[in-house]
Amino acid sequence: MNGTKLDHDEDAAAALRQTSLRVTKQRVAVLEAVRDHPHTDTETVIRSVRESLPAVSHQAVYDSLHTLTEVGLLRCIKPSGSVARYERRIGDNHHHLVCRSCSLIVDVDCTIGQAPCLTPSHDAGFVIDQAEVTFWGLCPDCAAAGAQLTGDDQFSAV
Amino acid sequence: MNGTKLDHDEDAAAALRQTSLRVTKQRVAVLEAVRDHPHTDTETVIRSVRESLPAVSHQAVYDSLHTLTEVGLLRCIKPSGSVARYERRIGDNHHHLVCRSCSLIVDVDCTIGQAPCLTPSHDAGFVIDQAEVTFWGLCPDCAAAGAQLTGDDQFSAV
DNA sequence: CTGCTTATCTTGAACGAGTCAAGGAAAGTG
DNA sequence: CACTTTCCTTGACTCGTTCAAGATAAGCAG
Repeated sequence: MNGTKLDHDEDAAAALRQTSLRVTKQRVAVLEAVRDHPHTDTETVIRSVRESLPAVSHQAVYDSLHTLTEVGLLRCIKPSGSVARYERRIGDNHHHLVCRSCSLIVDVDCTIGQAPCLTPSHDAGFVIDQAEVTFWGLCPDCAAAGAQLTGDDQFSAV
Repeated sequence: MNGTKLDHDEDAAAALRQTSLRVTKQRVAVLEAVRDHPHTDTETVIRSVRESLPAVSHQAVYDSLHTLTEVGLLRCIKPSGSVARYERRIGDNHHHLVCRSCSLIVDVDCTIGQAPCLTPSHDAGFVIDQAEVTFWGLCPDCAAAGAQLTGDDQFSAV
């Protein structure tokens, strides 16, 4: 466990060193937290990070998430109605399944190819670099529980 | 012009009558505003509505947009980093092109079929009802102007 | 190893889109 | 026309996020 933790730390630190960013314990912890809990929101990342670094400020986490996203170590997703969520899987152009009832987010591999993976019928002259696909529906549990969806879920979902 | 305006009003009123909603001038004006300015945010809708109804409260507009979306007369989209935007084209499962530089949003017809129009490779047991596709890139103007995109645009775009 | 420079973090205030709640207005009904 | 219920106005408020100033520490040169 400790070895694993250290490996993770080292891995995170190595990833940071490959950028021009300074390797700080806050950033390593943030990278760790997102790896361990994919699709988590900032609030949860803050809680995770505070398990090992009780004194981190929320601002440090916000800053780290932004910076790490900028340099491409993290990816930020914001499904409609959701706060920002982060994930470590980057560069593979995968997509997401989102449950309208419980907000569960699941990765779906993109079988079409690399970004943008789809091309619109008319591109209106745009230079397109990414096709972001979000599948909306009910997760197995919510579907089984017969979750009733109202139009309002368009606002409250996720 | 006046005839056109009245026609629009009548059309909007008719749409409202087909629901169980009361036909109020605020709702008619909101429906009008969104039809005339697709992909507008709430702030802009408020301004548009106040041209004919100077005294509407922002809450009335927020409520109307929500209610009209619930009954299916409007569709709400929220590209990453953007506030809520509304459009009148509904039920045709079209998608959007979003400019990372100037936030311009353009409709793209879905040529694949009706919702969900795409099926993921593995659905993880989800019951999927919609595939929301957002194409990101640069609009013709921004591409021509050689807009430089930084990683930061992931946050500031739209 | 030490000191320096500059990126990063802490602290705490502030912002903006959106929501909540109470009471008054007006749409639809009989 | 009066009544009921939905809808609107008013104004306070929340929450995720950002801004700004000063303190801290990472990386580097010596």
